[in-house]
Amino acid sequence: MTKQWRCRRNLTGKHIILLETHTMNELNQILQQRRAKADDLEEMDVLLYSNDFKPSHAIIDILPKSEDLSDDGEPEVSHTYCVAGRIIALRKFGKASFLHIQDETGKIQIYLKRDLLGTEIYSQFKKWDIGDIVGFVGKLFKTKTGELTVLAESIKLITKSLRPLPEKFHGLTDVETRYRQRYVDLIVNPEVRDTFRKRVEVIRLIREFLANRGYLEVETPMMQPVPGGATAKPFKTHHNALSTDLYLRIAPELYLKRLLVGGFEKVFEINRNFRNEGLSTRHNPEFTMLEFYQAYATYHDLMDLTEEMLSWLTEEVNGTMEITYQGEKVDMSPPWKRYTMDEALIEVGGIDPKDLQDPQKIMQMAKDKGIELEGMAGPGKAKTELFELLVEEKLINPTFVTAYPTEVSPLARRNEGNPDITDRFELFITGREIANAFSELNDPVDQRERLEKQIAERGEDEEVHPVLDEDYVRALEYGLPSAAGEGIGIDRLVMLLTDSASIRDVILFPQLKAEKK
RNA sequence: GGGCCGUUAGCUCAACCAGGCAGAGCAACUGACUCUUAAUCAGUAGGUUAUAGGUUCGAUUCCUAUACGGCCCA
Repeated sequence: MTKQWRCRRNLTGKHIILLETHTMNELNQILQQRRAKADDLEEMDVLLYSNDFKPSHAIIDILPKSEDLSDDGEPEVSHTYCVAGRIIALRKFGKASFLHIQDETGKIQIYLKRDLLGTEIYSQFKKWDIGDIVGFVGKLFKTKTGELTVLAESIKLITKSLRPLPEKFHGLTDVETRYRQRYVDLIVNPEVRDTFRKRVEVIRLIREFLANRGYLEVETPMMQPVPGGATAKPFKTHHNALSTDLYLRIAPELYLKRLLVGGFEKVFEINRNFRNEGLSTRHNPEFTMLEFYQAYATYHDLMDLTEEMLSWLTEEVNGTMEITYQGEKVDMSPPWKRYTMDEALIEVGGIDPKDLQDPQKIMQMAKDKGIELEGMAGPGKAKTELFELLVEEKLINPTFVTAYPTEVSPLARRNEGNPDITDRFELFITGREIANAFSELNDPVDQRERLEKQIAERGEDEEVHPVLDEDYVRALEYGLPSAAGEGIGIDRLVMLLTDSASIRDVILFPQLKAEKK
């Protein structure tokens, strides 16, 4: 015991030397005061970081006991509770104090009286600060204002905090600090905790929904020798032992379809994709994607499935299908509007149906709208650009758009009645693309040609030269069953369901530039 | 990548337009206070005004560059 004590004193001594030598100028007055209080507590034989306090109840489980209590201010003597949490508010009087502690489930008030605890313990308590993690044993009572409160019979310091928490009234609003020090954000902003709980719930419910329909959750490589399944710049890395370059995946698509070749008929994966591109309120370099594939299904089947899944999910998570996103009302209840791209251009974009029949007119309209079309771009590309410009942002309620031009859909199956369009849909909500799906191309000859064309079209200036995924074509040669597949960006879906303006509000630790010194 | 805006005490913000001692609330410290809850009362301390230059007798303020962040656009 004595030995251990001496050891701790030495550690403390060491800390003070460090503090005095090279961190002194970084440490402001507040940090020094906190350190001094910690030292005072050690002088009183109080462990700063104890490890033997076991809460008997989560705070949320105590709160309902309020109903059983009388209003006479007398404690309920039949039960003793052990609660632990972080001090988030502290009101000290001379010989008594109120404080609020917060655990993962809620917050509760604690009342301390010197008469009850004794002078020695109460003087230890006086060295506590907002931010400390502490435990109490005591009975429940109601204050004269009717608030359920723990009357502390014994107290325990669990973790001493050496840094001050942000101000209680305004909280922490500086977005940079909120993202860089998410732990502080989570401590002081309850709505942030709610957002991330909701995110967890969304992912859990999607798993449940798909598993209930016989989908198998799989994991495919994040590190791929040939990055495919999308057009995006990949991150490059190197495997030393294999002496080969690898790429962080931009999409799992080609591996999931290999699994359909292998005989799994319904598969899905929820995992990270990585794209080496710019950052914005809608783009984080790593983001979470749901992709699912189903043999013998068409894109029509997936429209039905998507409508059912997302409307159900909205109801489960928000308790209603009528939600608000950034001040705009969105009705998620089915059935959802379904347009072909041409119909959307006519009905929403206000384009003359006759003009859509004429490829020259389409190209001209695009140019008139200021759309720059690069060398090989044809009417399909022009039409898609017109759609993005004139229609997309107007699709507030969930809307499926089908019949995408083949020119912009290299992995989708051609429509049997019209080779210029594909059996594909995208889902738009609040003007944003939420899902992208199609009946899969499974003709290996056609696939090879389209991939080769795609590679040829991509410039020499690309940092990563696109390579044809020969193994994927080989897999198709064994035979991919007719199938449909879909991708849903989880981050953007969570943004919608939590009314978050930025993708950084739904990613716990978003990518930021290095912190300035 | 481009345009606009921002960066002041631990936190939330003033002062800047029109250059002249950098302030407040909360948090902190000292004291009082045994049912408070944005506790109260009295007092105290806390700043390389993001960084580096420039203009000026004098710069938080005006100018330039840089860093980081936000919004919009690509």
